[in-house]
Amino acid sequence: MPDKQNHLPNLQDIATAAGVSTATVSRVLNSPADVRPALREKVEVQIRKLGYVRHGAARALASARSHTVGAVIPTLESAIFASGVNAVENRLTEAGYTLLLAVTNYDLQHEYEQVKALIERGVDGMILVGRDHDPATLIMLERQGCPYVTTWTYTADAPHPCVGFDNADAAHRITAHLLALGHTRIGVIAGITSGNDRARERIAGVKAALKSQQLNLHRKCLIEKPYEVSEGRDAFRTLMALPNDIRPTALFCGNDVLAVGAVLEAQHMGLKVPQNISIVGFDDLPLSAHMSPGLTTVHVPSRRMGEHAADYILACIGGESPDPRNKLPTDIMIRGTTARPSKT
Amino acid sequence: MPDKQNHLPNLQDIATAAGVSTATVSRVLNSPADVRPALREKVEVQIRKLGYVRHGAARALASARSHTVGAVIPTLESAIFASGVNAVENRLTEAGYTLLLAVTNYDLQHEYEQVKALIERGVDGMILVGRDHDPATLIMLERQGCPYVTTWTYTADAPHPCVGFDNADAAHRITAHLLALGHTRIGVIAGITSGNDRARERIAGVKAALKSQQLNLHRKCLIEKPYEVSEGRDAFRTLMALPNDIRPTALFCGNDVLAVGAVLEAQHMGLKVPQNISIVGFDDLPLSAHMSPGLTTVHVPSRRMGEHAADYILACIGGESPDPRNKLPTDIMIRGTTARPSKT
DNA sequence: TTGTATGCGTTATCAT
DNA sequence: ATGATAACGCATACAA
Repeated sequence: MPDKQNHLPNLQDIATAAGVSTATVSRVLNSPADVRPALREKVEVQIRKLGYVRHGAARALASARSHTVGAVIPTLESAIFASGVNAVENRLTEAGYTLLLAVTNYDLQHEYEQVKALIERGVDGMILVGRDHDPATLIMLERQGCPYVTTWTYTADAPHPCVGFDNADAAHRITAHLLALGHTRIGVIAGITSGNDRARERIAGVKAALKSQQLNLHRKCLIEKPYEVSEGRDAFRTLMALPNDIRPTALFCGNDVLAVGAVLEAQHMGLKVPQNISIVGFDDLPLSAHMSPGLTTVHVPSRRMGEHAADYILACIGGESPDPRNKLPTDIMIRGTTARPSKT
Repeated sequence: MPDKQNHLPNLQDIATAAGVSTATVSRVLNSPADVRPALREKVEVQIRKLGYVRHGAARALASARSHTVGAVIPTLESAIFASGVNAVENRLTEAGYTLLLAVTNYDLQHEYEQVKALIERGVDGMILVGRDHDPATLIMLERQGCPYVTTWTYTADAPHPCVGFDNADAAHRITAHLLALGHTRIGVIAGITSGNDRARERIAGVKAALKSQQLNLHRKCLIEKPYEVSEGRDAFRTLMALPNDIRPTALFCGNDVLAVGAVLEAQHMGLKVPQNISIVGFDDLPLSAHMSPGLTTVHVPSRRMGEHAADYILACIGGESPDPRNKLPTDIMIRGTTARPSKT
C-alpha cells in the first residue's frame, strides 16, 4: 500500500503505478504518438486516478522551456492596453502558453526591473510596448536569447522586432481632416511624453500636418497630461481660457480618454461640440462610437496587434524566423465631434 | 580563460569567479545578512560583472516556491477587472512576486483549465473571481495546497476564503433609492447570470428591495445582456417598447457599461434622463462621475479589493493565517441620472 | 560564517 | 517502442 499522505504524485509514482518507466510516462504526456496505445491507456488511467499534475519548474529545468510568455505594459488602467493584453492572453492560451504580466507605470527604469523579473521567471518570450526603453533592457533580452517584440509603434527604421502602426502618420492624417475642415488654430492635449515615444510621435504628426499648411503649433496650445478624463477636462479649460487670437477652434487629444474629458468639459461649459469646438481623439475606445456626438478618432487595431505579437513570439519559440517588422493600418473614424469652424 | 561563449553564467560560475562556494553565492542572493560583508562584496561584484540572472525554474524546483501568484478573471475587457488586476500586480511586485494571468471568458469549465495550467506553472497562490466555480477547481487547489482567495463577492456563509462585498445588499440599497424617489415600475438590465453569482445576487437584491415594498419585478422587465454598451442600448429599446402599464420608469443596470448604454440610447431616443427615465448602474467606472448627467451608481472598491486579495495570498505564503473572510463596503453614489418619476 | 553534498521532478540521450 | 540514467541550476541540511 503506497503512502498516500501529503505526497503529491510525481512522474515516478505514475510510472510505478502503471508498471512502466518514468520515460514512458513523460512520453505519453509530451508525445503520446510515440507510445503504444495499450501502454498509453494504462498510464493515462493512473494519471487520472492519482490526479497527477505536471511540475512546471522541473519541466522547465530539464527542457529549458517554461511555456510561459511575459508582457510588460505601461498600465492596465487604460482600456486599450487591457484589451490588447486580453488578446495576447487568448492567443497564448490556445497555444498552451501562459502569460506573465508586469506593469511599468510608464517608468522605463521600472520596466527594466520588470523585464528582469520575468526573465528570472524563465519566460520563453517577451512582449513590450513602444520604442522607448532603457538600453540595458534590450541588451538583457538579447543576451538571454529571449525573443521579444515591441508593440504600439512602427517606424521604418525600427531597430527591433515590432508590430504596430505609425503613430505620427495617423496623427498627421486626422489633423489633416481638421485642416481640411478649415481650422487653422489647433490645440493639442497630449499624453505625458517622457519615456513615451507614442505620445511624442503623435505630437510630431500634428506638427507635420500643420507645417504642410504653413501653420504651426503655438507653444501655449500644447499641453501634456496623464491619460485621465479629469485631466482632459482641466486641459480643455486651460486651452479655452487662451486669448482670442490664440484659442484653438479644434483640438487633437492624445487619446480618447483625454478627448472624452474635453468633450464633457466643453458641454459642461455650455460650448457646443462640434459647432463651437471640434475635438478628435486617438484609440477608438468602445465608448467613442456611442457617445453623442460620436467621437472622431483614430481607430487602433489593438486586438490584432496583440494577436500578431503573440503569434510572432510563438513562432520564434517554435524555431521559425517570422518577419520581425509588422505594420498595421489605422483608420480615421470621422464622427460627430468635428465640423467646420464657426464664422465669427 | 573560462569559456565565454553562449553559456549564461550560473551560480557555479559566480562562485568560481569569486572564489567561494555556490552555497555562499546562494546566500548573498537570498539572505545577504548571513554572509560577511567582505565576501558578500566580492560575490556581488562578480554577479554584476558576469551579468548573472537567477534561474527561476531551478530555484523553484529546489525550494518549492516559484515567487509567482496566479489570477484568473472573467475578462480584461471590462475596465473594472483591469484596474483590480492592476492593483494586484502592483502589490505582488512590491513583494517580489510576479503575476500569472489567465482569463475565463465567463466560462467555468475554461476556468478549471486555466487554474490547472497555473498550478502546473507552480504558482504559490491563486486569486479567483466570484463564488461560482466548478467544484473540481477548488478541490484541485486544496489538494495541491495552493492558497487561494475569491474576490468580488462576500456572503456571510462563504464556504471559502473571500475578499469582496455584498452584491445583493448593494443592489438592494440602490434600488431602495429608486423606490424612495417614488418609482414603482423598475426595469433591470442584468449581466449574463450563468456562472456569474454577482449578476444573480444583484438581481436578487433588486427583487428583495421591491418585495419589501410589496412590489415585484415583472418578467418582461428583466433582461440579461453581456456587459457591452451596445447591449445596454438594445435592452433599453426593448424595455421602452413595453406597454404603458408595464414600462419601467426607472432602470437598474447590472454594471456601468450597460447603464451608459442605456443613458446614451435614451438621449438618442429623445428621452430626458432623469426627467423621463431614471437609470442606475453598478461599479462606478471613472467615466461615470464625469458624464452628464452623472451616473447614479454603486461604488465598488476594486482597487482595495485587489490589494487585499494580494495581501491575503502573500500572508498565506508567508506562513501566516490571516482572516479568510473580508467584507468591503460599497457606496451608493447619487448623481444626476435619478429623479422622481414624472407625473403622467 | 562558510563549504560539502544531496535531492528537487523532469527531459533527453543512449541503449536495448 | 521502451527503459536506464545523466544532466538541468539551485537551496538547504549538515558538517566544519
